[in-house]
Amino acid sequence: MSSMSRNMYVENALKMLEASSLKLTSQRVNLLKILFKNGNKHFSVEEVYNLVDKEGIRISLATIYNCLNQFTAKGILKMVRTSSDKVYFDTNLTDHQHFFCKTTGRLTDIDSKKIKISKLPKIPDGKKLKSIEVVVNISD
Amino acid sequence: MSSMSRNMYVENALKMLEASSLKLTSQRVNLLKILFKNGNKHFSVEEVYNLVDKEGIRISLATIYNCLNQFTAKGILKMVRTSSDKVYFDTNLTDHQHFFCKTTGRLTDIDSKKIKISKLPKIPDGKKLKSIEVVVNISD
DNA sequence: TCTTAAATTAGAATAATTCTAAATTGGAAT
DNA sequence: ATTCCAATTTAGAATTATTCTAATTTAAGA
Repeated sequence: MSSMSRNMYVENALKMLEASSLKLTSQRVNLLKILFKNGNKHFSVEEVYNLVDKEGIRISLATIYNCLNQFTAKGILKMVRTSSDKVYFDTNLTDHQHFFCKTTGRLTDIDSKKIKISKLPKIPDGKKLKSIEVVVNISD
Repeated sequence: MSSMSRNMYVENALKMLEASSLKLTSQRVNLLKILFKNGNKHFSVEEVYNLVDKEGIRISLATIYNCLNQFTAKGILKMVRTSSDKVYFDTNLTDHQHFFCKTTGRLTDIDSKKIKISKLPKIPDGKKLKSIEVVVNISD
């Protein structure tokens, strides 16, 4: 038994990176290890930058932006917008929605089984449905 | 009969301004007249700034930001966030949701009768529900 | 090992928004 | 009507989040 335990979240994310057309750079691999280490989490770019720094790794802010955007484009991350002015990145790739606490600025997952939209309007002519985003705003 | 027809949207907005603790400045009155002239509409700050200019009225960008934010705080306007990086202001104060077209960047109302959330998760302990925002993302 | 397109980087640039501090003004009190 | 003052407006600076630029480095295929 190795001293390094396997982490399925990280392994799966790395597998998706390999399957993508993106090169396997140290920056990308390190980012995915940090982001997926503890499973489903939400991060602002600033938080990612600080976490990377805390690990003693140096990745430029431009690269962090580039990578997070590329990961999102490749489906390795999800982007979440709330009434906050910051964008959040979400490692939970399953279908789900969010609580957003206006007091703390914290984002929490809502499992898709816990919320149901039973009626949807007709999509306007010539348009197609891309996604439905629900944010349940809460406060203290 | 006066040459100036009455506009209920504008009149109602002005009534709300009067009922608020905000002073009745020419900037605020002119803004409400322009915003509510055609009923339910969505505006980015930039669009408001240009509309004001087109009317031959001079209001600084700082004041436009101030007023739109104050109107929102007083419930005279709603603020809408989408996957766009811009904030939109909405003159439709009734309970409703939005289509957001990723291709055109245009926001469209969804009447609350046309969408229904039949199941909601339990609000986390100690928190209270503020609002539920649904954005139905579409594209061409 | 060579090659080269892709990636990374520092720092500049941009975009949206807020702040600052000085001048102006609405409206209450006289 | 006049005075007064906190609220408002303003220009421009500052801030914040993000993207761009152009030079350097690197992954990975030939």
